[in-house]
Amino acid sequence: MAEISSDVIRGYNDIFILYLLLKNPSYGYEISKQIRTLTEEKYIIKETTLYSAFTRMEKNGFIESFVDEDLAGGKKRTYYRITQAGVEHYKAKREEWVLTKEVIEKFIADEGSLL
Amino acid sequence: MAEISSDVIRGYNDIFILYLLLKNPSYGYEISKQIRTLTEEKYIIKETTLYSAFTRMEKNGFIESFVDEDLAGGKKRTYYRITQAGVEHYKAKREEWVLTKEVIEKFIADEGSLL
DNA sequence: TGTCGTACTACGACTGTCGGAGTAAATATA
DNA sequence: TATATTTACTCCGACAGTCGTAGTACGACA
Repeated sequence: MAEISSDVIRGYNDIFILYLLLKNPSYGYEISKQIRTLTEEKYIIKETTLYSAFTRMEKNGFIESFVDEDLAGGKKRTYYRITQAGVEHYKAKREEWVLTKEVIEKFIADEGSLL
Repeated sequence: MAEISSDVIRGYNDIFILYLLLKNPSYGYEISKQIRTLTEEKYIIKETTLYSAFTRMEKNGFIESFVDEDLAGGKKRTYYRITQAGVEHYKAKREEWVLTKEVIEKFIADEGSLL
């Protein structure tokens, strides 16, 4: 069965994360689970990819973090919320997607021409 | 206006090239022009990207090269043709595209939810 | 004479992703 | 009670596709 390669998905992890943050602030583990369930296990983001995307996007001003220090056992959890710049970035990426899809589909042959 | 970033297109250059080679053997400069015109200038592949894709795909057995030595001025031109493995690779990538598109579109919000 | 188009090659840098390892507490299972 | 799994991360180095820059060389056109 076809699998989604990281080259293909590269550049979309950002919009996956931003899309989920549009609804609620959230944190790594939850985002990861949401991506998995929303795609029906078709795409499972790697932990390292996810957390490095957080760092990168925070540096770029697309998201902001805040820490919940009051978890059971004195544990912490780092939440992220989307910024206005993040919303704009998401919108731009969404437009880019429309264009990209158009371009790619010009190179998708139908079954007949493959025989 | 939206531009297509290399991260987004990454992983598709192979299928652009293979798609064109499905019809005829061809060479770098021509492939480049065909991509440009077919996408109405929306995507212009960089020379270095194109030629390194050739090398990579030949190494992977997806394409084969042959040289035309009889050009005017004693010049040469390297042509590429797709192999059976290349056709299979193309088919697999095409299936992957269907899946990828499905996945990505789950993260594309409609305008309303962005206000 | 000089620029543009054709047709490449070489080299090094960049960046997102990934594999592997490590940490540590809470909860579920045996 | 002992062990495995889940939760929630961090750090490090490697990989690979893309890209910027530069260089080569011939022909056609102005």
